[in-house]
Amino acid sequence: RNILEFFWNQQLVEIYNTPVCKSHHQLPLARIKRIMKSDGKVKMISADTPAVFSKACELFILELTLRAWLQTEECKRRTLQRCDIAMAISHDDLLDFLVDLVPLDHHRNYYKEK
Amino acid sequence: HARMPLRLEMAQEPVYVNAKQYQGILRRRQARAKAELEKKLVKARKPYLHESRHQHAMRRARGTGGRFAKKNDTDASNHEGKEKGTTSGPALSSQSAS
Amino acid sequence: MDDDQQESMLPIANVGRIMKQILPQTAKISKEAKQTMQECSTEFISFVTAEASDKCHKENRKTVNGDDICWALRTLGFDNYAEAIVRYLYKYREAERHKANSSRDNREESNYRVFEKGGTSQAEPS
DNA sequence: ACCGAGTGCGGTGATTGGCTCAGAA
DNA sequence: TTCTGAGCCAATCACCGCACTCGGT
Repeated sequence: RNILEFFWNQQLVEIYNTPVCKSHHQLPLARIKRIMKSDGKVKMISADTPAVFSKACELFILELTLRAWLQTEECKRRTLQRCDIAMAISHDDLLDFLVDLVPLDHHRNYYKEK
Repeated sequence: HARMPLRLEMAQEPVYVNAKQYQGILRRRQARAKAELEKKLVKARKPYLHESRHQHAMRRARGTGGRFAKKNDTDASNHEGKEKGTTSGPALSSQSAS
Repeated sequence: MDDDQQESMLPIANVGRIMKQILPQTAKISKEAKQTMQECSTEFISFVTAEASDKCHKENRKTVNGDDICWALRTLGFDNYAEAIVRYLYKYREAERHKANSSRDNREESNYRVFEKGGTSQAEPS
């Protein structure tokens, strides 16, 4: 919706205005590389790829969190929960690739760790 | 706009997904199945990740409210109990207001 | 054999910190939500990487690079990400060229360098 | 020439639990 | 209303980044 359009404009501007060297990486590049390597078909990874994924992942977390928060507000809550993320995933087909990982679980959640 | 019917793992009723991602979802599914098989990975979350860090947290000094306190050295020898608030936290009201 | 799933995911503290950045500062986040976002962001990397890797294999290339990631993002429908990342990539490569040039100059000149306080501030307006 | 995997070495921030009351229920 | 569970704090140490070598293109 328009809040998300504002989000993306904000991110574009921020990338544009951020001084070239002043990139604080929010995520460890070595861990990103390990995740990529855990796919056996991946052989070699260029040096810029983890940095690019660090930024992409950051954007992904920000956007999904924002979409989930909209669900949180809709339920008039102040705490973002797992079901908010599940709802956000089911409301946008860009997030269809997560259907296996986060089932909507409209049913009673019998799967809980302790 | 295009959507593809995807056989969901434990349901007989297919769910329709973004056609751009359909092949990728299938690829990832078999990749995860293979990884789970050869690594015997179970999807259980440990209560903590490292034993040493767990022990560290358990034996650390704590202020009021169960918070971690600064490593104020064990005041065994030095005289004068002159401190602002002893080992307790500085303020009593920590949890934010509404 | 004792490879744990959690150690091959992004650190949960980093994920939680990023999540807090777009929420109102009074907002709270459940532990389950942080764990779920940790799993989702890790899957995001694997998902996009698999698409990029597949393309590289078809083109008989061994190395996955930043452009492949951009292409994969577009192919999978993440056009907003691709646009942002292509800008980021441009800046990243430009910065690295400058870094390489300056280090080469330093070596060739073999003269004394002035140590300046703070970071490297050779920023140039775009 | 150039570029990435592998290795080793410091430096450092992610990991971590008990108490309290937001806030989920 | 009842009562669950998230934020809060900072010290250790697993791991991240970086420099280096080696082998491939």
